[in-house]
Amino acid sequence: MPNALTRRLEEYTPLTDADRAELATLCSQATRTIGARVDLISEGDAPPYIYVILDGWACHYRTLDDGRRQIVDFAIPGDLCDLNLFILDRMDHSICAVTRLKVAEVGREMLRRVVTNCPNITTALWWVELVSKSIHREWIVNVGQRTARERVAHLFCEMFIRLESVGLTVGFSCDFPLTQNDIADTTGLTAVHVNRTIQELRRDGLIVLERRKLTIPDMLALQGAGLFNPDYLHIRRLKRHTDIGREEQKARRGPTQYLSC
Amino acid sequence: MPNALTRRLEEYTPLTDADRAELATLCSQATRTIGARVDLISEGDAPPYIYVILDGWACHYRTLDDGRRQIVDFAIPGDLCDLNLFILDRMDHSICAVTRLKVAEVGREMLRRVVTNCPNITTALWWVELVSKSIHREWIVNVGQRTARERVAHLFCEMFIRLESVGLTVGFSCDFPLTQNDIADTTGLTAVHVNRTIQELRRDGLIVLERRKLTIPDMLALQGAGLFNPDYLHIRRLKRHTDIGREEQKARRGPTQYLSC
DNA sequence: CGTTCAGTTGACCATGATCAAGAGTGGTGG
DNA sequence: CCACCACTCTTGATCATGGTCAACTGAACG
Repeated sequence: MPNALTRRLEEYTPLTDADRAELATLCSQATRTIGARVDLISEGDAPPYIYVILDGWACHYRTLDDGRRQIVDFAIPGDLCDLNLFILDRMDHSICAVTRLKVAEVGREMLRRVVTNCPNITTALWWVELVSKSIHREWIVNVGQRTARERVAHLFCEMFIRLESVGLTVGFSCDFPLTQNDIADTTGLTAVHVNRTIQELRRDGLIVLERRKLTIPDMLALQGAGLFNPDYLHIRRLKRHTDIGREEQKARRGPTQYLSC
Repeated sequence: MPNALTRRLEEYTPLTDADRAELATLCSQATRTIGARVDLISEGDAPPYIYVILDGWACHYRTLDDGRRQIVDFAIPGDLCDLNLFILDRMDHSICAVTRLKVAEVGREMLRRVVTNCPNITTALWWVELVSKSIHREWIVNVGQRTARERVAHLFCEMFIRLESVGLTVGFSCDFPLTQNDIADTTGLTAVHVNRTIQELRRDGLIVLERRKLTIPDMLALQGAGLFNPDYLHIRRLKRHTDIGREEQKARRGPTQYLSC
């Protein structure tokens, strides 16, 4: 079974055996374990390594001076944080372990070697970077336009599909280690309101969430509730339920209407 | 006087005369003019070119099926939209001219030539890409955590400083072509509320905004009102007022406090 | 077992949304 | 050059989504 990074990159480009070997070394060279709720990198630090998430969840966040915290992305196995290494001087945000975390540390030289020798991998890294930017855009839409119910439903959809794309779901279920407080800081809501929203989604049979385990009995219905369209994730081979989902979704509510700007 | 792209990239890396010449060709090869409020590229299109903004403002936006629109970034002279060209198959958002727009179209081959021949430029392009991602993160914070007043003040700060960094400000003033509707779609507020918020900022002497012209009499005060910290823009040589601004700002409110996560 | 943290519930409140109508302003064509 | 039309801005009245505050429950872990 390939590691998560390989799996992730192959989502985009076919890799050669040499590429796969390179990635395997990359991920096994210098691994490290970080305790839950510990910062991996803090805002203002000079980024020392690129971290590849091997196991567990991390979150990227920024805080305002008065303590308000906004989570701006999650990193799950196969994700990188961050390619800033070569370019930007200081981290403009922090990265924190959500769960106990296993990461591979990739240094400057090693990354440079890969970039020089493996064009497939380089392209795939670009792809990961652009997809993560697209996810940022979607999150702006999420907090800017969607209602509380839509935001929370959307988050569940996104994380489920991202986990699925690296093989971390079982049927309709996956691990979901976020507290309601985390979800609040992600969606720009308060924990109290997140609690009420989740109960509503539960009541409507859209999700089952207990003991950090998420089950989505009807993916299509949840996508509808979250106005979720997986296109922005740029995943090549979407699993059946999501593909069919889009078509049915459109059929259900008639032709898509877009503003002409 | 150098074109905006050169000016922008030199913000990050020193360029050679050869680099500058290359950029000059790049921007003069195939230019095009687009009318105000016309889409440059629409969601779902295969990106045909990279556009370099030479004059005017554009906006990146996504719409929900029910018509809600969220602007996710602005592009001003010197900005690129988008490096997706080589990597992603389809546009996941649209780009629309805010004003009458002058752009340079850069095709696949030409970009490839530059990337192969001019390492300085390539690095600078990476930098632009990562900065724009950092701006996305800040926008998530903006709509997720800030109040209406803070959001609007923050937007004015950001755009002013971005314009300043490409030489498009005169003293404390700059062009500001956004309608209150645009600002609403940017900040996740309604146009009515944006109107009231702007009036409040005007009353407090923080901005002068009339006939699409913005003046910021006291940058420091406006930054305070928007909880604005320019670090995320990764601009090397910030103008005096903002540099001093940060120090004074900290002095004014005591030592910065960050959550430990 | 006790302590801590996540989740839950209720009462009340406020920021910002909605709806509606009117005043400027600018662009276009006759 | 003027008249009209469309769009942007403005204002007022009312409403609702989601925030705040506070107290309590339950599970996990040492």
